[in-house]
Amino acid sequence: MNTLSLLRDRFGPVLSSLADEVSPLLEMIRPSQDVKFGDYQVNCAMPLGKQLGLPPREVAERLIAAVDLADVCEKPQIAGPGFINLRLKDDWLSSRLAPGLSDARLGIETSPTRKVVVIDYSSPNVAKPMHVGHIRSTVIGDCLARVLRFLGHQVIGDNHLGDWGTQFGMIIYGYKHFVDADAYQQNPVMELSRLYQRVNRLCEFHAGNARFPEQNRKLDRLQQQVDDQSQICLEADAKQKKKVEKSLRKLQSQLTQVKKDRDALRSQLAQVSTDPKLSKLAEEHPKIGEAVLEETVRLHAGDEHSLALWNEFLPKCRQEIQRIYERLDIHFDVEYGESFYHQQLANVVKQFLTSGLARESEGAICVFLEDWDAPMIIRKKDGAFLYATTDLATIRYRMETWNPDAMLYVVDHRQSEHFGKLFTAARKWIHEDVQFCHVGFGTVLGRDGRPYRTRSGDTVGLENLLDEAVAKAHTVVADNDQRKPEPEMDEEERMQVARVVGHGAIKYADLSHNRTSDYEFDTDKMLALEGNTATYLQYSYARVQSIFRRAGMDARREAQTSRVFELSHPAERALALQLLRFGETLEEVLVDYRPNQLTDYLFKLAQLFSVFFEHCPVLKAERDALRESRLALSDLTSRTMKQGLSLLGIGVVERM
RNA sequence: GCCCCGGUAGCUCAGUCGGAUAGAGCGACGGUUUCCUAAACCGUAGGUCGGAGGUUCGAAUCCUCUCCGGGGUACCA
Repeated sequence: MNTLSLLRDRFGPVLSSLADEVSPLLEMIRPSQDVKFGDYQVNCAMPLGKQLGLPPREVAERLIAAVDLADVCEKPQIAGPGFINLRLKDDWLSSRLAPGLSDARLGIETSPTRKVVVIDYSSPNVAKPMHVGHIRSTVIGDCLARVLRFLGHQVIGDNHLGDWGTQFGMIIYGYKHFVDADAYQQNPVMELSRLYQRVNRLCEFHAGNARFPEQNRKLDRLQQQVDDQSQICLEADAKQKKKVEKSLRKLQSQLTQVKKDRDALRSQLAQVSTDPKLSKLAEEHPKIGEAVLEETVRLHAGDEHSLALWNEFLPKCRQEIQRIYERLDIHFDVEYGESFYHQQLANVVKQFLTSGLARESEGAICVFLEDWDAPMIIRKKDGAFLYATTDLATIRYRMETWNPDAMLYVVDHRQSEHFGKLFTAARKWIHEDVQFCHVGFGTVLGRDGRPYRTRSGDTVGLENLLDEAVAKAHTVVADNDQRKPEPEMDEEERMQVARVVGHGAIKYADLSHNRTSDYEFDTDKMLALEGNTATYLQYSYARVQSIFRRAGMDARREAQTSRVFELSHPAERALALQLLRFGETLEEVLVDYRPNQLTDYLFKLAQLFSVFFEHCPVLKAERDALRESRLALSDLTSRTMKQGLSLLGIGVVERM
């Protein structure tokens, strides 16, 4: 049991004799924010005092008198209005830490309640190369899967691939009209990707062209409104003026926005129209948008030729994506894409209709739900199904196959409305006791605060980014090694280190932000390889390994049989306490599915280790017992670091 | 129009269902290396937590109003 739970257990009976609702009070026992307030603090005397009509400090006195903590803590201190500060006894800390030394799991127990959890993550569109936008879902989902598994839960990681949508209509259309047979022969995936991009571009060009006049009209209309309001503003009296000014401001901001949109559209259109080759193609394929949809419909209807092409393309596309997963050490238990469910969709709609959950409206089959104005559409008026339909079928399949306790969807937070509707509709439909959770996350932004793109407006390929990270890491690794009196690594090892460091940097940058906020993707900062980065953590690991290289493996084995830690130096004690909190932290990660709890923990651990490393010589400790204790702390630190990083999906190296 | 999310140090971000003097990294400035990896460590400067009210022992956190930014909003995913 972790320390926090243990403390809560001790306070539980005492509190239940004083109040009816103990669990919110127990929540108020937490790690102290500042060492001067002890290791843990109990904050419930204040609200309890209010409840009982007693001075909080008196309540605190009573709590201390009643609770049995003699074996765990020094004498509790009451501070301020009624805070109870707890400081763990050194020998208790030591006795809690020791079992981790001889345990591969570092003494972390598995959860008493074993849950079955489906995690839906990554889920890219297989027709396009993966880009930076895919990284968050992939990395966050992978981390959650690892943490859940480590704590003993059964996880089904499902990559819900987009392998059946319009994108395949585009590829098929592209293949029929634009394929370069030689290029396809040589590198099919690259050629398919080119085809996708070309068709997509032409579709967007025609759609944009159709929209352009309306954009201009909208702009004129707004301009007119602004002019009118300005006029009114001039004539208005003081009272009216404020109101008019406000609406004028609003109109003006709308105007700039629309202007920006229009200009963006114009330059996008110009890219095609000024390119003789592309503009000729655009001319030759005026109805490409509709044609692509027709290709998609043909595929979905089971047209033999379309299916044959799809069957030819799909493995190639998946192989391409697989390469990136291998590189990032990402693995799934199943990869049932959208295509896996397509035969079940008609039945899903039928069930919704017969059960009265859905009805026809404006030609579409809709599920109307109380909390939303717009319905969830499960079949379009042209008869096609939507991702809502697939998602419903997926939920049913997962319930029937694994009967999970929870289903997590690691998906962009912009889709929160979709999931709100989906979960509500699914609950009405399947009546099963399952927890649905949309684990949303923010957008990856560029340095300009806009979604991360290249200068020409394209999304940035993930693979290039990884290459860049590894290349930069390699430079740093080589420079550093070169600077040593005697360089240690050959080229192969440098390359290996660069891969671990480079990939780690990218994953860590993502995981260390609170997942709900947008974050700025800055390769320079991420690859600065200092400060709060994966590199700093990997470095602290390598430093410990260096101690053991010098001390010899026997020293490590010996240290792992230690029973007593000496924690007289503040740096030793702080490190010991942090080591003991690993288990708490992992539980904490799962409360709101927030990997940054774990990165924060590891960063703090690395910082505390650095301080320890500075102030507490290990190999040259003045006494044998102290040396052994410090070796034991070092061993725990390195294995906690390695385990923690591994739960983030990040590797370590023995030296760097 | 309606709904959701955000605004914290020069920059990028943490901040636990309200808790003590609001933290970290980067950047700036100053210091530390005959000593286990200086990819490190120590110190200094830097804040009306967007604004105004309210709730209470106590608010960055909860409520109301408001300003600014982003996103979503009937047949794309």
